[in-house]
Amino acid sequence: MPELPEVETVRKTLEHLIVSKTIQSVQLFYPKMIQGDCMDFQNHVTNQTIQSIKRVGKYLFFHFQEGIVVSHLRMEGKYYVQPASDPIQKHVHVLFSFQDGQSLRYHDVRKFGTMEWIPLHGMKDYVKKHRIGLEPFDSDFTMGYLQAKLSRTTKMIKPVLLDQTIVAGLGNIYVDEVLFICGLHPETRVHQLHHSDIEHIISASQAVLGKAIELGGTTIRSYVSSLGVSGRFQNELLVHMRKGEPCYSCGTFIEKIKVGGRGTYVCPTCQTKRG
DNA sequence: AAGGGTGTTGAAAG
DNA sequence: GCTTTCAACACCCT
Repeated sequence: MPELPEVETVRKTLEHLIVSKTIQSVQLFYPKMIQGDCMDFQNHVTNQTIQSIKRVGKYLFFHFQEGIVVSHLRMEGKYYVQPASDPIQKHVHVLFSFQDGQSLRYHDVRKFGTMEWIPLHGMKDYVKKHRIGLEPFDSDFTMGYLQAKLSRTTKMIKPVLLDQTIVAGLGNIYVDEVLFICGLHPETRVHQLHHSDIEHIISASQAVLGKAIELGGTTIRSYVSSLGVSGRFQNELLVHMRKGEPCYSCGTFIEKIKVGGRGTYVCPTCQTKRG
């Protein structure tokens, strides 16, 4: 599920469901996903009460009295809130049992997700250590910022926009959407971009992510969730997942190509390379 | 029915 | 440094 709008949807949903709950116990069924010492993680989290849930890019931060749990969903991580007495489903790797009889379960088929306990005021250091860049909504995400990041590289625009150290929050779906809106071919080299292209990328990123958050994100692989995190943005997709269908703008069939190793949807007529 | 693809990230290789 | 490739893992599709 996990680009910025999906993670934000999870954050908002969990905020309503579990803030102010106290963790009675933690069970780890796949210890490898915990960064650092597992026993330390369990000891730190046990008896802590959730104060708030924040998000930076695609990372979730669960704030407790004495520290923070950072969670990344990677490809397929999901959270469920349900009675602690429910049977433990396949692919549940972490189970937090609350004092009130409910539980928070982390479910991840591919086991790529991670969790880590960090100190109470460690969010800034964490962002710095992982070199997480600015989100499109950040007031510092400006023409100057992006131009500076792009000026010293000749990479293709798609891999650049996927680079979380440059733009935090865009992933494979939304980058395809942004580049379609901007009429830019994903293989365009960034040094070929005009000033107006960069401005367009900024506004399109904000528009696409904003709309996706409004609609609760995009659900491509269908799944049922007790969190209700299945979104509705998949109905708004302009190019992504539309291989062989006519472009909404010109009618040309949408193609699927590979860019930087990632499956990429593109309208060969509307999205042109510069130079 | 085996092999390629999958919404991510970071480590390794060049 | 920088850019590109690949591995971590399970499942689905062709």
